Formats: sequence, structure tokens, C-alpha cells
Amino acid sequence: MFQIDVMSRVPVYEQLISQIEKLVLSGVLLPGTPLPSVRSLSTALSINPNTIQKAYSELNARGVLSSVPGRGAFICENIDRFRREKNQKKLQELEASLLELRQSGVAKEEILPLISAVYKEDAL
Amino acid sequence: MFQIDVMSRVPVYEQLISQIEKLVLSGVLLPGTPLPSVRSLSTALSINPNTIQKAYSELNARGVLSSVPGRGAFICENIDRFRREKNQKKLQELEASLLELRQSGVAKEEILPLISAVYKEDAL
DNA sequence: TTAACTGTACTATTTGTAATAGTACGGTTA
DNA sequence: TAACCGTACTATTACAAATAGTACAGTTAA
Repeated sequence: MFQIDVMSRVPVYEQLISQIEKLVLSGVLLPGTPLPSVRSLSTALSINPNTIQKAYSELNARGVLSSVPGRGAFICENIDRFRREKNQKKLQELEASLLELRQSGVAKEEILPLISAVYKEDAL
Repeated sequence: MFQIDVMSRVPVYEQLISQIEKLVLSGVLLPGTPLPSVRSLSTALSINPNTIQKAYSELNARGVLSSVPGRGAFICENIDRFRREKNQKKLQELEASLLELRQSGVAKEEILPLISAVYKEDAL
């Protein structure tokens, strides 16, 4: 279900957060969808339960998950707020990258084709 | 000359690398330009000389600096190779960001205005 | 020549964070 | 009641960043 690289410089709990957020943003995980329990995911990924819990705890704080003691962890019902905020943040980061590229002397004409290519109507 | 945040999660030597690379890419630091010595920059930034050296060493490996024992550290004479490779890498990262945005349901029409804004003819 | 600089190399130590290990508590479900 | 759930807590290990100190060889200018 998830790909974790324990050798990566990116902490395991952050890898987990990123992957769950991506599944939420792309619409694969819908509101109310149950996630694997801390313990089951721990054994499935061969990762300490505390590491899983740290990721889940952070996802609760970010409004992605809604964990209930005794029941489990579920995708937050009003996930749209998170999606809006995340997309806005990504657009700001994109703008920063564009500014860097312009400052490095990269012309507009080298960038526009990328957008056309990404937004072709092929299947994803 | 440089802004270092010792509280940041990004290592100090990486902050230094990023800032020097940015000055090179934007054309502020030209080939042959001498950089502060390891020791002087160490005292100026209140950072251990070993940390500065680690950054300089990495910049030598990347083809940004050319350090000469006894003389000092200078911007590499053929810096264009580095600039080309760096810009190409940035464009690849931009493409990855664009793919993420599309996958998150962000429309092309929200991105194009950003490019227009960034590439206006105002002074930087 | 000498003094003061330069980059470089090396070991030891401290510090912070990620990750692990183990235990425990209370709520939920079949 | 038994088996699961999230949560909390302490202790420990592991690793990388950063610091501290020393040393060596090359360069430069007085």
C-alpha cells in the first residue's frame, strides 16, 4: 500500500505523511475511508508503531485524518479545506521556482512547453 | 553577505551551498571572483570553520568553486557547465510539480497567469 | 626570510532528531 | 469477554550535523 525507503534522508513518518496526502489530493482516498490501524500498518511495513502513530498524529493536526480511540483512523469528512490550502501552497512554491528560473536566465519559452505537455489530454 | 539560520532544519552547510549557487546562477558572482576564506567567513558568520569547509568542498565537487591551497577559493572559470546542468535540473523539478498540481485537480488556467506575472518586464 | 595568511585533513566530542523498544490506559466491537 | 483500536509515556539506540582543537603544506607580502 505504501512505499517506504528506510535508507532515505527523509524521515519515515514524513514519507508516510506525503504518500497519504497525495492519495487524498488525487481523490483515491475519499472522506470516511478507513486507514490501516497503527499496529497493522506497523507490522505490514516492518516499522515501529510509534513511527506510524507520529505520522497519523500529524495528519490529524493537518486536518487530513480523523482518528477515534477504539475505532480507527479515517479520512477527514471535510477534506476540501485541506485540499484548497494545499493546492494554494503548491502554487506559491511553483511561483517561487519560476522566479528562481527567471533569475537564472531561463526564458519563458523554455517553460511554456512543459505546461502544454503536462496538460495534454492523455490518461494519467 | 550570507543569511544563515542555525535553527533551521536545513543544515548550515547546505544553506551556504544554496546561497552561493544562487549568486552564481544569477550572475552576481562571476568566474574568478574570490570568496571569503574559510576562517574569515567562519568568524563573520560565527560558524565553525569545519562547517564552512564542508560547504566549500562540496561546491568544488559540483564545479562551482575552484579552491587552491594557500591562495583561496574562487568561482570556477567554466561555470557555464554548472549553470546548464542546474537549470535543466530545475526544469525537471518544475515538471514534477506541474504533474502533482494536475493530479490534484488544479487547472491549467490557474498556472498560466503565474508565469505571465513572473515574466513581466519589471525590474527584479 | 619570516610572519600571516590560505586550503586541507584528521580525531574527538556534543547535540538534536529519528527510530526503536516496551509498557500501560481507556474506548470500541463482535 | 476477548480482541482490537488510538493514545501516552519513558528509556534507549542510531545517526548526522555541528563544534572543538590540532596539525600540515602551499602562498603571499613585508
